[in-house]
Amino acid sequence: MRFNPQTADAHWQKIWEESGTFRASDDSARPKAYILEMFPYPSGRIHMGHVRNYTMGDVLARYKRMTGHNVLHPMGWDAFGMPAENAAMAKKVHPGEWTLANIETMKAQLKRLGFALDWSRELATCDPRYYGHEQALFLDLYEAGLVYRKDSEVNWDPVDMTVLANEQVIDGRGWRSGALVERRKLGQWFLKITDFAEELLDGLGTLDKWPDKVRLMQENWIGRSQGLSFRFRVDSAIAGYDALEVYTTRPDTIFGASFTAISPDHPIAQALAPQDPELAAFIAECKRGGTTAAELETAEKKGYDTGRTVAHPLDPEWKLPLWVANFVLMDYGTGAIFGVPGHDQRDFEFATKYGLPIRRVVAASPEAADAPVVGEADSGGGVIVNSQFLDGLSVEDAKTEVIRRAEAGGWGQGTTVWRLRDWGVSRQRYWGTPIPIVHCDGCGAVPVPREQLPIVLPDDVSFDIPGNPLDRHPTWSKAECPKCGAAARRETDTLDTFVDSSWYFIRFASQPADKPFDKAAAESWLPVDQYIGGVEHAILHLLYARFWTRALKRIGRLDVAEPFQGLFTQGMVTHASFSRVPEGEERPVYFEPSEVERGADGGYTLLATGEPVTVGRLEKMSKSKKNTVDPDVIVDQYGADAVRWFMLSDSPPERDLEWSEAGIEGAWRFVRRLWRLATELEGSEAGGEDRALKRKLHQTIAAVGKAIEALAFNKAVAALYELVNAVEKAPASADRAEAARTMLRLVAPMVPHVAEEAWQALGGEGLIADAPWPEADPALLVDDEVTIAVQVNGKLRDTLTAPKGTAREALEEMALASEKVMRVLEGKPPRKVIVVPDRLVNVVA
RNA sequence: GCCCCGGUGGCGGAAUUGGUAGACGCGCUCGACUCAAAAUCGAGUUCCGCAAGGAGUGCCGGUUCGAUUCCGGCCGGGGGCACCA
Repeated sequence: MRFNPQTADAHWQKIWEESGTFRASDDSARPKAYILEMFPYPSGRIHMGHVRNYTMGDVLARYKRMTGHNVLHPMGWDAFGMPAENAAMAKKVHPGEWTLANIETMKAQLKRLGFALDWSRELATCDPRYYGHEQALFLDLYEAGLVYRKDSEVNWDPVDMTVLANEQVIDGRGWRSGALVERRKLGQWFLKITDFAEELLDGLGTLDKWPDKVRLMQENWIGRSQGLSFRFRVDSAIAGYDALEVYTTRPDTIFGASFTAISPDHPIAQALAPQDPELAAFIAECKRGGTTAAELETAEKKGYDTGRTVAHPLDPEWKLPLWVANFVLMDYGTGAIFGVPGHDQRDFEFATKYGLPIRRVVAASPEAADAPVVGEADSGGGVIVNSQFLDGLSVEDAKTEVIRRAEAGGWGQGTTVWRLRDWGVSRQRYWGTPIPIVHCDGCGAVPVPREQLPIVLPDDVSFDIPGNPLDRHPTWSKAECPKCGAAARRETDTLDTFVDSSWYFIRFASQPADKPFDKAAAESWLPVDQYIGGVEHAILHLLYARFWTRALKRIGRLDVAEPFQGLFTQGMVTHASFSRVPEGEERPVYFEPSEVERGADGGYTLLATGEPVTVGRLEKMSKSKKNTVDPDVIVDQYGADAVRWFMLSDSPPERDLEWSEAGIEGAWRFVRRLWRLATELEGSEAGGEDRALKRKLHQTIAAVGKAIEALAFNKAVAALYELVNAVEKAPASADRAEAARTMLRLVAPMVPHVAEEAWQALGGEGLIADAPWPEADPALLVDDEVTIAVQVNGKLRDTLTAPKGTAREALEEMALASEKVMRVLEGKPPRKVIVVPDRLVNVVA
């Protein structure tokens, strides 16, 4: 009988579902294991990347169940977001309808893959039963002072009448409308993530089950820098400012200063502008400049000399000019700098352009103190020179000394500055969580009373004209001020969807109807033991979720500091793509694999025209590149197990996996082999021992368990292949029958359908999903005979077999007796013999 | 520019408290079965060489009895950040 996934898959999926096999229990004596994969955005259909991601989590979840854990492995939908509104505009369908239809499709697709998910906890963020609680949490944070409103610059598309994310601005134009994007100041809501900068940074130190790469990326993003904040006295006060506060990480170069510069947005610049039309013009010019990385890269350093001067804090007679410069950022440090052209490249370019002095204050040695700085700034280390009392000190010592003097003299203090900015969460869009705030002319921004939650999105909206439908809805935004009762206006901005994904893992753990979560229940599951998802979320989602969790901890709602104890970032699924750049155009056109054919020379040509096409080998599957493979089609053809096995084979999970026909064929071959091996065994009741096979079995049990716990699925797969090969080759025996049965339990987390089917065929008790993970017998993990490598001068010359634990002297004797060794030695006595017991003998001639 | 990660057969990759490099899979070659094909099974497959043997983990050097593994210097690949003072 052949294994037929078309019937077997559905059969076992139904049984698992009906018996509630994968339901998590809230009260269980077994140790908990919370396994979570990043929930998908319901974009339409599942893609191979999802399949790979969820298969990995599934193997771990099933393995944890078998090793006696109470497993929580839930699934839900990150259901708010722009694609739904784009679909609404393009297809005239309500975003909610579109989203729910997609969820239905994708849920069916996931079910076909046989994932061990607890569907009873399914949630969608676009459900008021979810986002209503999110509004309550937002208000909690608001009351705790962790939410504030501020005017902030945004990219405004004047045609679509919407705010655009930086990624949606292409060459200064809106990606959809093509209109020139304006910079506009709008009142925006912010979450005070900067309040948590230090603990978010320090907390990374506790995340030893996270990839170093991700911790490093977050560390850089948070960006702590230590330096000195100090004041230059202004010669005559400007708009009440009698001092200019600057920040530097190089206080050691304080004697190398040749100018000071402030950002065009600095209050002093703003105060001077009205009396100085030239300055006003310069500031306006700076504002026009683009903000893209490429533009900044090539942007010229430009400045305007205000004509004012400031006094050096260490020498009041030393006057420095005060410039306004385009490269000084208002939102980092104090928005003002002092320029040290000798040792900072930007300052060097600026000084060169405007003829300002370039002074050396750091040199490789005191003798090099007078060497001019030419060509570019000298960023090297060394000793301080030309700096009075700092001369001869190292850079580090000089930093400490200047900070000490500044603090003692009261003109500055050692400061920590962060790169991290507060999180702007306002989005001028419909399909998101409404921000529960009412704006009243008299009372300002007033939080919505709890009893009015959830603030539900109106259904009767249209997307015929651009802009936010909430804004122009006839009644929705009308509200009564909760404070004074006057007519007021509801906030029509919605929350960034990253807020939705910042706490869904808590809601999975506990979902009461009347509150976001129950503290004790949530704490019983959290933190997530293993979180798995794409590395593209290394910073934003993972940082926001960490922040949100810590914010809840601070306000006493949840006693969990870090939401994700273990993190794994899996690689993409890639596939060859076929493209051709048409004559006279720049952008390539992509073709379906069915539109091309392989020529005799190995190159590919277009079937229709015979024109050659370019093969892109390792590209992420995407619709625009026409290199996607629909999981449904593959499952139809090969069944869920073959797809799952392929997703786990070969490539290490953190690296990209190339989809190939040969790969899925190979996986399918393995599934059939397993089935054949198990069912052929039926009735072959030979007795007798097979020590070698038994040992192999136990070594495999240990190896597979270790590999799965390390998420090294490719290694688990390799170990299983070895076992299957060994069982196949072994003659019939009681040990062989036992090995085959045990083998099924070892493959069960990966290929659960064929495992259940074969388990049943072999008369296994109950479901294999409920079977315990086999235990490896430590006595069988070690071989009692070992192969010893025999080297001469570190070069392998021979091998010999010896009982484990053979004495050094005996091994040495055996090695020296080797014919091959004797031939190489040519009768000369060895100078030295190194023996590593049970491993090797190295004869040094 | 700054920071980080990995360079191993035709391909994906295994092996690191330094100890037989190439497990396992894919592909390929030969063979068996078959009228034939598919499927399946067996043998082989780092390179050079008929062989003996030699070379070999990006390149150059070092430490060591012994280096894919440790150290120094290069060369290419990928990723993150970026006018952050």
